Amino acid sequence: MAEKTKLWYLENFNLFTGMNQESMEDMDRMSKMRSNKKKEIIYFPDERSDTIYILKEGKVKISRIAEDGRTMSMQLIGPGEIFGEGSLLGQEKHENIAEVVEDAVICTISKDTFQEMMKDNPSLNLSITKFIGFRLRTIQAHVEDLVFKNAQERIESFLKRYVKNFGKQMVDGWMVRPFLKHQEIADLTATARQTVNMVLNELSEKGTIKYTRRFLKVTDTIWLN
Amino acid sequence: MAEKTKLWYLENFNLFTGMNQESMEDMDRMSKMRSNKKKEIIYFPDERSDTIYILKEGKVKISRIAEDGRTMSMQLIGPGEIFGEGSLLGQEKHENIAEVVEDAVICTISKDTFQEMMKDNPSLNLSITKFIGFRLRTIQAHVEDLVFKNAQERIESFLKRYVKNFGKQMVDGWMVRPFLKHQEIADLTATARQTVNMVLNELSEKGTIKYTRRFLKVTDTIWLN
DNA sequence: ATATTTTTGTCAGTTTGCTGACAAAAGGGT
DNA sequence: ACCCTTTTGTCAGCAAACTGACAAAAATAT
Repeated sequence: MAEKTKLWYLENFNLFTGMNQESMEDMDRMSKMRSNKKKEIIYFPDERSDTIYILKEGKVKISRIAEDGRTMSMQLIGPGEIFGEGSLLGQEKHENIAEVVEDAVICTISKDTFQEMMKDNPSLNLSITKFIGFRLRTIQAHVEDLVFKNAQERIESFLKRYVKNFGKQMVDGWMVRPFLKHQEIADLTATARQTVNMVLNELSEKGTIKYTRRFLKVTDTIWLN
Repeated sequence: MAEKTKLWYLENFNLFTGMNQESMEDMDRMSKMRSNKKKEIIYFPDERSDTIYILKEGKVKISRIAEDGRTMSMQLIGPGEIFGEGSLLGQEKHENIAEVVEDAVICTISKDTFQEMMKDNPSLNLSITKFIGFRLRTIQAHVEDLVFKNAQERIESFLKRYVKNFGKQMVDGWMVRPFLKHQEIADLTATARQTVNMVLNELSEKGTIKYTRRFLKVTDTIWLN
């Protein structure tokens, strides 16, 4: 069991700001905490979609696999985000795979319970509505990138988002630990792994970034903005 | 003013099934009806997003334009669908262009009014929630097509959806009127107009479809399924 | 510690479909 | 009806980036 309690997470994530203490404790009582290791699958396509997942720590990728085995990832979920939100939106079965990219702590709560809490908590309802809007805008932006940007541009955009979303600002740039495998970046940007490798090396040779498998550091903050 | 009253549309579209008569009349009173000609713009990017649009007749495409003038369309909205739903989801400005593809009749209602109606009508709330879910799934499927299907496959998939969504089954196949310009199909499938033309001609030579600018007819219903 | 597996780095050939171009057909305006 | 504009049909050349391959480095398993 993680060191931090469920209640700690509920109280410290923005989605739940504004909920009264009693509702917070209700949700605490009705939810479960689980840990998953890298590579573990949270849900597969065609499984019943009746649970809301709140990611506390780690990262989860949401992907689809074609019949010939090719993979594409639509989202990289980070701490504080929910996933499996299709169940709130009338979807009875999952269409995607949710897979752990970095050891995760996840709070789960049944869809029905969550919907009751949304009904009883206008601020939660508003938070979730905005979150769904954010999700819709994110995937629309993904479509735009796929259509208008070439492979290099997509990879660079992804790297910028990755370090800003998951990293920290340091004296000499931005740092994020850990980094991702090249194939994972390729799946998230609809490119080939070799292209990812090429872009990383070019940026590295230009001094824009520094990277190993364990970290990505962006030293050129002008490139970042 | 269109022949059919606003109330007729409200009563005959699935999104509003289950609303009581009083609420239906409230919505009728608080909404406005407008007609737009082909090519007219309903909203531009960066405009305030404070209205819900209910398409009664015609078709509307939702698009983005890159800085170099390239266009891509994310959705083709048909009768009975709402658009501009971002305003319900916390989005204050539009990010897309909504443009009329086929002369349209549109019912507009302010976001705030619509949200009040949703609050007072659980069945409307549920309908809209499911509609948003449908919208999210539709755009996820679009991403999947962009990544996994080649240009020809995307065009063929689009044609199948187009005729099924907007056409009618006849004795000798399916018929939809009117058809679309090749550039419009190209924008909706992220392909070049010349490729659309090539695919249409191949299908036509094989006897799978018959088309002019005014209609698309699918004679090979095996291809359609 | 060693062996095996996975990931990264590099490269050349191939493929998809875009791009640019032009002519013919169709549609719209006067 | 005529003229102009837009759309469709066709084609060849070009380019982006994928694919397949192999070796080296790193991670994992025993």
